Amino acid sequence: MSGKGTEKDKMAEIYNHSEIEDKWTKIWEEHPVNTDDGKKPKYYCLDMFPYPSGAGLHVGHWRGYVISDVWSRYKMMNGYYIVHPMGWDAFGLPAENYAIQTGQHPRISTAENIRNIKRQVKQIGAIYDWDMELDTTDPAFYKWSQWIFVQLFKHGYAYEKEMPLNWCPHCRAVLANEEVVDGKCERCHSEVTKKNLRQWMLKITEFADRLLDGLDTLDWPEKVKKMQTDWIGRSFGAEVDFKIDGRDDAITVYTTRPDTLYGATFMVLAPEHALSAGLATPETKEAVDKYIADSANKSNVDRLQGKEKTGVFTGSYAINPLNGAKLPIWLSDYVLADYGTGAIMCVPAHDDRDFEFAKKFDLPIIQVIAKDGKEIEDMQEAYTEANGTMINSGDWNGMESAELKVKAPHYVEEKGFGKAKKNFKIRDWVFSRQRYWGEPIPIIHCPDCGAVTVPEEELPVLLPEVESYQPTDTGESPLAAIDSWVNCKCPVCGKDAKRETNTMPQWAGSSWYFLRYVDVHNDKALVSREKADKYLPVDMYIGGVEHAVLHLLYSRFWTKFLYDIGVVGFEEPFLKLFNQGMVLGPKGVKMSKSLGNVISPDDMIRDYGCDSLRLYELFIGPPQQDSAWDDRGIDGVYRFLCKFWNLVMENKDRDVKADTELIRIRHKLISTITQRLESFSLNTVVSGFMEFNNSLAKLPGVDRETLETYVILLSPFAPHIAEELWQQLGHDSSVFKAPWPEADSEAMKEDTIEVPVQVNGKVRATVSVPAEASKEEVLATAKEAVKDRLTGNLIKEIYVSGKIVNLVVK
RNA sequence: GCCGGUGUGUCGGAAUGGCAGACGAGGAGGACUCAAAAUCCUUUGGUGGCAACACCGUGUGGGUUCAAGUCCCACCACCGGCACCA
Repeated sequence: MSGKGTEKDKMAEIYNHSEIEDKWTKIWEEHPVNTDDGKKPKYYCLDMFPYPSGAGLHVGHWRGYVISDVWSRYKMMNGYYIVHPMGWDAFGLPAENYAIQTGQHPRISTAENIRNIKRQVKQIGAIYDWDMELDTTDPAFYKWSQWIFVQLFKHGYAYEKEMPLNWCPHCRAVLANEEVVDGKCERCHSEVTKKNLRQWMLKITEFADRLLDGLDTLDWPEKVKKMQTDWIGRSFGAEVDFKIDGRDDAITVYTTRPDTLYGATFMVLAPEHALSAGLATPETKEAVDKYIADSANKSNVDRLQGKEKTGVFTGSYAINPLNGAKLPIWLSDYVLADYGTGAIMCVPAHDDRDFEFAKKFDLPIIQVIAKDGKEIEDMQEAYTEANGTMINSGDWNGMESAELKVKAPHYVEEKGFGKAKKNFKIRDWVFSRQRYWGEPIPIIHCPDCGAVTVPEEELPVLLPEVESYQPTDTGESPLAAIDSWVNCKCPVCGKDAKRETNTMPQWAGSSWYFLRYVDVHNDKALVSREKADKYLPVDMYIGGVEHAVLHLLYSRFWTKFLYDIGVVGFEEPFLKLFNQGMVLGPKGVKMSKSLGNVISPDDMIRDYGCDSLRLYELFIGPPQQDSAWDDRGIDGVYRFLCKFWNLVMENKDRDVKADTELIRIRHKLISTITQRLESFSLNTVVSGFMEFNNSLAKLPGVDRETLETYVILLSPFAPHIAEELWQQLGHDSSVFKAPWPEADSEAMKEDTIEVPVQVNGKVRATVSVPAEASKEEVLATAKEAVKDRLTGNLIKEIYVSGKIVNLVVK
């Protein structure tokens, strides 16, 4: 019974994470630590905003948010005001599909999901500024998504086009090229088919050069830059006209290798090419028509790689403009209709695909670049490098291929049978979706005026209530069924007109949301130029690599457009990008609901607390690398926090004097943590803290300044415990108002150093020498320590200052 | 096929060309406990040895170097991206 009191007292002293975290969550809500005094420089640290799904967050989502919060707090303690917002990317298919399943309006389920996810996000303990919160489905937000569309339309960057589109029969939706993976729907993995539909397109291709060249200015992972570069796919070459034999018209081909023009031995057109059917002769007509029809029915998958090449001879010939050679014209589906001109000249000696086709159909092969200075006998594969001297090439003979490759387009242009040309792989952005849960496209179709934009003062065009969200088999949006909404007057001529019923793709809101955060309540502009100039662009953007191409490319495109029309004063929205790795399930497999291996942060927080989870998210592995969750791993960081707590509590009221050793440890801690933080090696920051904790715990006592330094350094990582201990150390103001400590390199210097001594590369002894000892002194001590082993001739003595001695004996 | 990335104990991982395996997890042994949990201490790459110690060891094979996980060459495996773009 007498033990009860002492036990209770003991309880009050041990680390009680939930009490501490609740306490500081409340205090920080009333007194935010990140404030804008108008004088501090800004630092914009952005998280990729989440889609508020019903499943909520798992520990993988947390990782990026923890990294960005640590970085934000560190910057904050270095004197910046941090723009650190959070919002919800809430339009899109999953909410709509969920609505269809449950009969619940997506607005209801979305609001519910946002509520839950916001609760979870708040548990991270991040310094998010909730006054900036936004939701892409809020009319006050999507008004400006629509406004941007109107501007794009007015500048000629939005247009309608009837085109065969990727159609997912299961989702009953048109998919962007970006949403088709291996010929299958990215979302439901059904086989994607083609369907002819009228679509809204955005001319991202007009920005292709700028999107490519802008990458050079960005501090992004090389991998992501490469992916965007490949996606944009710029190439330089020439368009060359080949007259059709016996006719007046010509076939224009695109080639990046006009240097090999003399090596062309046949031509291939895509089956869809406008001239294809007309090139057939009476003898070949049947075969040609059949080939064209078969190709039209083939799915994308069948036309892809791996399959043996097919083709049909049209019976017609083209004339090589350089030497008058007659080249048979073939059709084959290995030539893509929508790239270049849909027709190619074939140089089998110097192109793998042409070589394969020539071998299969027994077509001639003419080598025009000498490999290793000679003509290849019995060629087994194409020589594709532009490296060698030209042969069999008329007056080009003797020229260097590499040089000619650059000059040939201009040569062709001078001769008048073609022109220099650059091409891109990137296509215009299919911007309409035939679904309900998206921003209505602010266009009115008038029988007389055509497509006209909704006047800006009438924005937003509100998404109307609808009986059924079901997508239709015809590919029409569910909005088309609401007559009262569809029928309207033309804003130009006043006649009866109809609203556009397509909605925007999910990418719309995320393409510009980062601009809105800094002026989220503005109802006059999407962002005031003043605030844009003050707080934008984003200095650090943190999120998964899965958005390497689409989201990041679309955002850059819209930012460049908004720059052109003067809304913002910069062309690139995200100066630095960091891709955090995924958190995988316990066995290294991706977390998924169906596998039942999803780890919920809610459970972790209950058992270990926010600070432990934050530390473990960092400790789990290098931040840019995928890491497998280990349930027991979090015990380690939790134990560390308990020891840290005990260390500070046990020493805080003792009057310990710091000796040089303690001062050295303190400055080493500052130096190590700061360096590792700056280089984003966050996992080793945590292990660094553990190491220092272990060495401090071995000392008889720890002085106050070291304790305070320690608490400050740990605060960006484990904010709650740090703030509590800061208060326990007697401070009235927040630890986050404390400046980031600076390491003193003088104080870090050791008096004596341990130097390992190697003989022939193997460590045989370790000697203690004064830090200031000369090379000669160290070597003398070293030789003495290993004298038994220095039996032969000492042929080399190496001393790397402060590091190692190596004595080479023969 | 092309382009990236990765490869280190039982596991996650650490290491400006300078003592490989920090730190954590797990294991083993011990202390405390009637017992368990928690906590604390010791130990923990492999092989041989009672031991001091010796040898081997960072995917494989070569090379450069006094010294290589780290640099160079050739390969292998796994993961990711692109995929007939002329």
